[in-house]
Amino acid sequence: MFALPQIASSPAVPSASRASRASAESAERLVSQVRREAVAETLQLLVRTLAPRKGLVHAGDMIYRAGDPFGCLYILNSGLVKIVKLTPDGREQMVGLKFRGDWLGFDGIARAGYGCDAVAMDTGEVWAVRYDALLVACGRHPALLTALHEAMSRVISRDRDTLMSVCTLPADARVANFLHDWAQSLGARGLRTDHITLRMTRAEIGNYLGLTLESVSRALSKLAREGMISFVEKGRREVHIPDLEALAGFVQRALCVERVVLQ
Amino acid sequence: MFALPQIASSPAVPSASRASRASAESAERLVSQVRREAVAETLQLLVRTLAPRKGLVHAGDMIYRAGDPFGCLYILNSGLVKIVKLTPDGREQMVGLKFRGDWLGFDGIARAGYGCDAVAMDTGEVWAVRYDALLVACGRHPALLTALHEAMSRVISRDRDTLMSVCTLPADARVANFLHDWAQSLGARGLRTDHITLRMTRAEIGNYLGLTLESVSRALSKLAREGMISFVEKGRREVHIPDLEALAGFVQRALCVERVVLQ
DNA sequence: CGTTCGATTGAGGAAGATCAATTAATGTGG
DNA sequence: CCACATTAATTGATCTTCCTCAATCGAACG
Repeated sequence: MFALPQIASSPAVPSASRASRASAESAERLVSQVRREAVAETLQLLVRTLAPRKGLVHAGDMIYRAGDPFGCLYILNSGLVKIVKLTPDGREQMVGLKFRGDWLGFDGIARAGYGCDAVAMDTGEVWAVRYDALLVACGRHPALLTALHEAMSRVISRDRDTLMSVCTLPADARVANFLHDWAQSLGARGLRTDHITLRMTRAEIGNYLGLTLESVSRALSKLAREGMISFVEKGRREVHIPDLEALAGFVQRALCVERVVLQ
Repeated sequence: MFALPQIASSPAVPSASRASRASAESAERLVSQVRREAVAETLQLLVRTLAPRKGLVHAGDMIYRAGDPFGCLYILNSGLVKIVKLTPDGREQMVGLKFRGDWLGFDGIARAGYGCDAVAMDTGEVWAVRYDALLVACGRHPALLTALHEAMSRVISRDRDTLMSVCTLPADARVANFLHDWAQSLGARGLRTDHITLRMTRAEIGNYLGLTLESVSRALSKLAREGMISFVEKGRREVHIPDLEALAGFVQRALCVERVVLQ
């Protein structure tokens, strides 16, 4: 028998709990430190236990399509993949961006078919794992089950962060936050966080963030003017970020000053 | 050895695939039919295999808080729960809404602590399951593991739908879509879809949808004027939906006419 | 019966979308 | 290799949507 301290307790006690919230933030930072090794370890674990089928993809290749019958989960060993949903009227909406170590296709488990398209944005290597085989292997290797659950959990956390960004941030900050998340994702994988190669057009970024391509362009120009980012010469898709913390500060400032939405 | 037909195929072939997309829509409808029994069955399965600790909650009770150490997953047997994230500056942002049969706390698995608050919005019964005990039980009962994975998968799908709604729909349609989703969730649980008791203020709805309370109020008034919904007398929190399909149509129309965002 | 909280509705203003023109980069055929 | 076509990005000028501010109304509560 175990205790359930939170359940059936008295109604919200905001004053007492505010202080403890700050720890959640620092814990979050810790997680991304831990993951730096975890990503590689999980990939190794997969190789050892499942010998996944490896496939090479190029920009524009579809890894799976919405409506395809579900059978496999995919793990990105390298490259960049966007997750795209088709609106009923045929328009596209990007709903996710995947990096090395990320899993793809979780949305197919419950519906027995994928809910989105997964499109490669760059040359990369994708590993395919049959879901039924994975479950069998999880029985033998508990660490594999842990890795699977953590991957799903991380998707859920990340999606919520994205939703919050879209709901609360003004255009400038939304773009800044997008760049910051991207850089942080690179950092969590042991890569440099001061340089991003955007493998997408302004229109695609805007689509992801719920903005027009002009708004994205203006936001990027403003961020460049303020020195938060700079473009490496010849081509505006290579972004240099001199100070990641400063970029995070830009996002925070927008939160405090702008958009109140509740109350 | 198995085939990977999608991988390393030629770049996107939009024209050929458009037709097959429609089937994804009808499949989606099928899923919600199936779930009508699935929700109850899964709950029974949990009772049989784990004897979860049951707790009663009232409106305002916290089931867990952001930052609390992760230990349990929670399953909602009845009632209504909102998932709330705290912004770094102390403001709240609602990022999810949970109904009977929904699981809570998945975001805690990867971070070892919950990332959000879960707050009851109504009297209800919440079952708590220790995550470690659940994993052990999953070893004995494969159906339990399936149920767990489907629950996580559904959260991922649903979150993406929410993101898409926020990114693509204008205020009116966003509110209409919110009501439609709610009614559909009720339908998937065998309840009537023509009546919703909103257990939240306009401010809370607006917070969830990225709108102000005034915009929500205006949208509801407009929907009522156009006959898409009506308020049952005395109190504007009981919404009657005469025709759910018509409401879906309202959302679709907004998609086609309005906001292009990409291209 | 007055107070409080939530909802509605209107008027003005600001953020961002739309439209349009220009510039920059990439690709193509001669 | 260069003129030309094509696509992406930038920037400016309007216009629309939705936010903000404010007043009013209704319902619930003590």
